[in-house]
Amino acid sequence: MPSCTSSQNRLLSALPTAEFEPLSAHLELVPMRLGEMLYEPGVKLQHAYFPTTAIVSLHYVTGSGASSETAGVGNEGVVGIALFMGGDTTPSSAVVQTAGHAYRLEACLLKREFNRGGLMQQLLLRYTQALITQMSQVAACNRHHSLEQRMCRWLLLTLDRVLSHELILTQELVANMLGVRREGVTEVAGKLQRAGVIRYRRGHIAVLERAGLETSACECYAVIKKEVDRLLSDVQYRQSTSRVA
Amino acid sequence: MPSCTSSQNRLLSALPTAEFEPLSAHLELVPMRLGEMLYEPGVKLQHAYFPTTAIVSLHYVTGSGASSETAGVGNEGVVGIALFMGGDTTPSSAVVQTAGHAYRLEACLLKREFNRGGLMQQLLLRYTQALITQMSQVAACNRHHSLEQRMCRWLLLTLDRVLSHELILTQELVANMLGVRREGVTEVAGKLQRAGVIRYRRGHIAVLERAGLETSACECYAVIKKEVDRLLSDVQYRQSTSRVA
DNA sequence: CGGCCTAAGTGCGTTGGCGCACAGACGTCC
DNA sequence: GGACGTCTGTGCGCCAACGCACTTAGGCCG
Repeated sequence: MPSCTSSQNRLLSALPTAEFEPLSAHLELVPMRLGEMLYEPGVKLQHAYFPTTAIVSLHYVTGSGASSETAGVGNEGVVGIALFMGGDTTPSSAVVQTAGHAYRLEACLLKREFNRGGLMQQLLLRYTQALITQMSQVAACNRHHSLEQRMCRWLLLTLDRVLSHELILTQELVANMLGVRREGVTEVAGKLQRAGVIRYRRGHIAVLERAGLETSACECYAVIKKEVDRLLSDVQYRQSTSRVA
Repeated sequence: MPSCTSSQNRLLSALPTAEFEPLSAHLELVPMRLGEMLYEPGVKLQHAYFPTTAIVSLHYVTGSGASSETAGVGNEGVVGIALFMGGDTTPSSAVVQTAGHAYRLEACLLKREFNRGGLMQQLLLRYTQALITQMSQVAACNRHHSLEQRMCRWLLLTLDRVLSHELILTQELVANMLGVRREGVTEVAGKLQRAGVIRYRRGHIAVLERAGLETSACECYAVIKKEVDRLLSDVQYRQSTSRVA
C-alpha cells in the first residue's frame, strides 16, 4: 500500500477514498531507472504505471532505427492506456526518460477497475484525451516548428513534470526525444545558455529563466498544457475534498 | 432511419440488432460537402459523424496559419471522440476532405449510448486506440520520412477509404493535408506519373499501380493499416453474424 | 593524481524543402 | 466557342537541418 508523499500521481489522488481503498492494496511503488523499457511494440502489457516522480516517454522507432517521442507521461497520467482501450498493446514503446518512481498496477486489475465505470473510468478517459491532444500537437509541431522552438517546448513540458528546475539528461537524450541530431541540440543549447536562459554541464540542464524558454517555444507547449489542465481540472478539485493518495 | 447500402460505417454495422435498433431512429444520413468544417477548435461538439462514403480530416492549424492533418477518418471510424472521452471539444478541427455521406448522431445520444457500456462502448474505445496509433505514427513520420514517402502513405490511406481507385482532390489540397508546399506535391506527383504509378488531371488522381505506391510509401502506412485491422477485426466478424446496418 | 570513458563543441559539404514569381493548360460556364 | 478562373509546371535563391569526422573537456574511478 502506498504511503503519502508530497509528490503523487494526479489520477490516483483524484479518487475518493471509497474508490481508492480497494485499489491501494494492489498498487506497488516501484523504482524506474533511466532507460528502462516499460513495454515494447506489439508485446502485451502486463502492468500499468502511474508515475509519481518518474517521467516516461512514449515513442516510435522506425525501421531504420530513427526514433522520436510522440508523447511524454509524468505524474499527471498513466502509462498503459492500451489496456483499458481494448488493444492490450501498441506499435510504440515506453521508456523511462527521467528516473523516479511509479505506482504499478496489474493489467487485469486496471481493466476491472475501468470496467466498473466509476470515477476512475472518467479520469482515465479524460487523461487519454489529453494524451491524444499531445500527440496530434506534436505531429503538427514536427512539421512546422524549428528545432529551437520544439526543444524549448519539450524542456518546458519536462520541467512541468519535475519538482526542481534542474533536469538530468544529456543532450544526446534530448536529441533522441526530439528525433534530431545531437549536434543540433548542442547548438540550440549553446544559444540558450549564452542568452542566460539555461545552464548545463555534462548531463544536467538547469533552467535559470523559465520565461526565456516560453518566449522561444512554439504555441504547442501552451496548447498541450492548457488542455491537460482543462481535462483534469475537476480532478484537482476533488483531490482536496478526498484523501491524498 | 438509415437504409442499407453497400458502403456503410464499420462501427455501426458491427452492432447487433438489439443495440442498433434503438439508435437507428436517431441516425440521420447527411451529405458532406468538400471543405465543410464539422467542428472548430474549442467549440463544443453538437454531433458525432459516422462517415460512410465521406472522408474527414482532423487537423491542426498553427497560429501562423500553417496546417497539417493529424489523422483521417473514413467509414472505419467516427468523428467526435471528444464527446465520449469527456472533453466535449478539442484544439483541432475537422474538415471534410472527400465529399460523401455520414450518419449524424446528436452529441447527448452518443454519450448516453457510450455510457450504457455495451458493445458500442468497446467499439468506440478500440477505434479511439486506432486513432491514437495513427496520430503518433504521423508524428514520427513527419519527423523522419521524405515528402514522397509521406505522400504515398497518405494516398494509400485515402484510397483505402474510398471505393474507386480515383481520388477527387487537387494537389493544393494534398499539400494542405501533408503540411507542405503545393509545388512539392506537384513535383512528387509528376515523378509518380512518369513512373506510371498514378495519372492525374486537374483535381483528379487515378491510381494505376497500387503496388508502386506501396513501395514508395514509408512503413507508416502498413503500421496504421495493420493496427486498424487488428483493433476492429472482431468487428468485422460480428458484422456477418448480425444485420448489415 | 592520472587515465579513460562519455558528453559536448566545431567545421564543412550536402540536401530536402521553402518562398516567391511566373508561365502554361485545362475545363467550365456563359 | 471564347473567356476567365483555377489548377499545374518550372525556375530560381535560400536556409534549416543532416551526416560525418574530429577535437575538447568533465568527471568518475582506480
